[in-house]
Amino acid sequence: MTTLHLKENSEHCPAEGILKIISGKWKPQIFRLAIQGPLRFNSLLRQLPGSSKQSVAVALRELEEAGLLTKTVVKEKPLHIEYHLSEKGEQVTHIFVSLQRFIG
Amino acid sequence: MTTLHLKENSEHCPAEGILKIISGKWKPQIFRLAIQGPLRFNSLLRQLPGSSKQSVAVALRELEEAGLLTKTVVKEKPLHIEYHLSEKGEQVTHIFVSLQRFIG
DNA sequence: ACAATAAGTCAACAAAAGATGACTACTCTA
DNA sequence: TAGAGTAGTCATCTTTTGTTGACTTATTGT
Repeated sequence: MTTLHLKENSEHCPAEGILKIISGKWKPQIFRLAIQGPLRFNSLLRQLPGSSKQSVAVALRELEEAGLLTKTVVKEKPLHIEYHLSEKGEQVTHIFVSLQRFIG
Repeated sequence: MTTLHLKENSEHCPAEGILKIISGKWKPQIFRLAIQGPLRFNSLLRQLPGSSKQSVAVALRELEEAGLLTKTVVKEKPLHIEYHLSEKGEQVTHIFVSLQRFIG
């Protein structure tokens, strides 16, 4: 999969880049679950019936690269990885609430 | 059969619907141009190099069905059709500005 | 030692989204 | 009355996105 990068070129349409980052089959649900608490890969897969490792992995990677999720290795037992909403990521969820209020 | 045993996680995600409506290859640009004034089909095609009649037509139809654009027949010469941002549509553009300010 | 869990990657296939070019139907101008 | 402009539709092709199932590497529980 290609990595997402905001093109400086499309200065004339700022919404394009961010919309590309937050759209995708599973990303809205990932945000919703991330609000409730830290995400873990296999658990997330089980919470998204019909999804695939591939697309969940790609979604998590893209959201992390965009700075909306942070990935941390938790050195407890069992050793595992957690994805948390970053500050930016929380802003996005607030905007989702606005969208819902005005439009939905 | 489909009724029982729905997805564990179908606490329906409100952002999902609206995100589906506003995402697509040309929709962000269509919003940007709609802010500047009423849209017309052929003119829009010329303003979106690389786009196709098909996808522009589909985008306009979906945005209209979602109540973000209004379609009006202008009975002047030449007889033509105009797409305007609705109140909802304007709210969406404001949210794009927020996205850009917080995230971009 | 062995199986299970955690977090993935990869190649192949399928489904969805978008592009292309032909065609329709109506209006307007010369 | 012919040609250009308006706003599309439709079938077909290509590109992008997502799914499937096999495989990997390290950690943990019995």
